[in-house]
Amino acid sequence: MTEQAGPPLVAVLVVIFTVEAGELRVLLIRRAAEPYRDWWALPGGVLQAGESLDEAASRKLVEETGVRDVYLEQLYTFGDLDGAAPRRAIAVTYFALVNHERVRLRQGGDWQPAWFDVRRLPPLAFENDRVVRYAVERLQAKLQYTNVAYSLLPEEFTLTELQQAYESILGRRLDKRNFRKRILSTGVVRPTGRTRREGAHRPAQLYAFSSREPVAL
Amino acid sequence: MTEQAGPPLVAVLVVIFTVEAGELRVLLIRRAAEPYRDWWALPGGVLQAGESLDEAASRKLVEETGVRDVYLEQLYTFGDLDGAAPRRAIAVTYFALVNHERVRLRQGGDWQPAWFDVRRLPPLAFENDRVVRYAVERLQAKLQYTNVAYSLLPEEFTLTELQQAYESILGRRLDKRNFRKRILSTGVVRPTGRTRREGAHRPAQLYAFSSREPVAL
DNA sequence: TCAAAAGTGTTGTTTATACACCCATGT
DNA sequence: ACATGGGTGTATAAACAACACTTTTGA
Repeated sequence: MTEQAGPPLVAVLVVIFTVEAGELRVLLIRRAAEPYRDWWALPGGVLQAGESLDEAASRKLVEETGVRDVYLEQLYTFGDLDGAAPRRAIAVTYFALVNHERVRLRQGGDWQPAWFDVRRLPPLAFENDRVVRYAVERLQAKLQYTNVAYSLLPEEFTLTELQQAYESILGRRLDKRNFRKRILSTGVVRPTGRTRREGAHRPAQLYAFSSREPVAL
Repeated sequence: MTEQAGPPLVAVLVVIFTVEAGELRVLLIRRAAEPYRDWWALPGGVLQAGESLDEAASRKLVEETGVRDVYLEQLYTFGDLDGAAPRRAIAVTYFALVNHERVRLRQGGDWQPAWFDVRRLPPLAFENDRVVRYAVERLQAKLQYTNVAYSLLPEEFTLTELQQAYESILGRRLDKRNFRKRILSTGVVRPTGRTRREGAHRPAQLYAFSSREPVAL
């Protein structure tokens, strides 16, 4: 609790989002060490020598999920998340968007990662809930004027799947006709020509993102 | 030039903007120490013990300009601005908006602060030009959907002055009628009832910002 | 009376919203 | 034949962009 001398540590935290079963989910790990032992927290760690901030965030992402080349963006730098920490730390936070089908959660070790619905988070260590809330706001905003959703979906998908991803993130239902009109008019997706049959109904057209790099509209 | 061990330093840099004579200007200081001795750079310094990031940014702002209680927002954290630095540093950057009439630039000392047109910057130390460019983009975006301009103008001002501030920041001319319609419809400013006579033409109505706190529209 | 900046409306275009039915398929 | 999700169009309102003249004043 007492303030300690020495330069502050630089920690990197990553809010890893995915969409599954109509929920926007975030990856948390269970802390094995004090303080906040056994509490849930965002994956992260201390910046290592010779490593850029982006590299540190990318490394944490790969360690926890095995995925790389996904959307990853710096979120904010918090200087005051360390209420109960033994030493002053600066937290440079990032958020990432991953397709849950590509994720292989790290097994074993002291920490057990798991997905949580962002609307039903457990109590989090180090005020990490502030970071998650801010990340959700930023993601909701970015969804409106960028193609970031490419990082949540597989190569091919139906427009209904895309709409469900948007609805999960925004936390509200969207009108099907307006959604399709808007998405198609921006040209962020293109039809692949293939279709998918599943169940007793008309097959769905499949689409792909025109670009799998971040693009602002 | 060689990488040195030890935890990275945390530096705080502040991009201080003002609008004057139709130009968007940024405050730079001339470095007195190596590396980049005699080059221009953004005001900043190392985070001090017991100081939050926001406090450090606010302190730098007061040191250089004497102003407080202005718009100040965290911009981005750069981990790679230290090409020629003797020791690894993380730069947490902020931007601030000040009314130049309230500024009293710090005199004497080793560094001499001065205002520069953001479109005609001298070569800057530590790739600080990247920080300025990013700050300009962010400011241009914020101008569209917030009232941040309150921090650039005096208590009372004419709509023409407000429009000129917008034009200086955006780098393009705006239509007078559309500008006034838009600004007045948002309710961010209110007429004070007073007018200002200056020169051989019709006096201008004076306005004030409804709120001098940041507000999103 | 002239020069200078203040002030003011209309029209067309684009963008966003609300809303309901037919289509193709599997069982 | 029926249940299921896929797919489509139109009408209204709101936001934005283009554009020119009159007003009030000081000299």
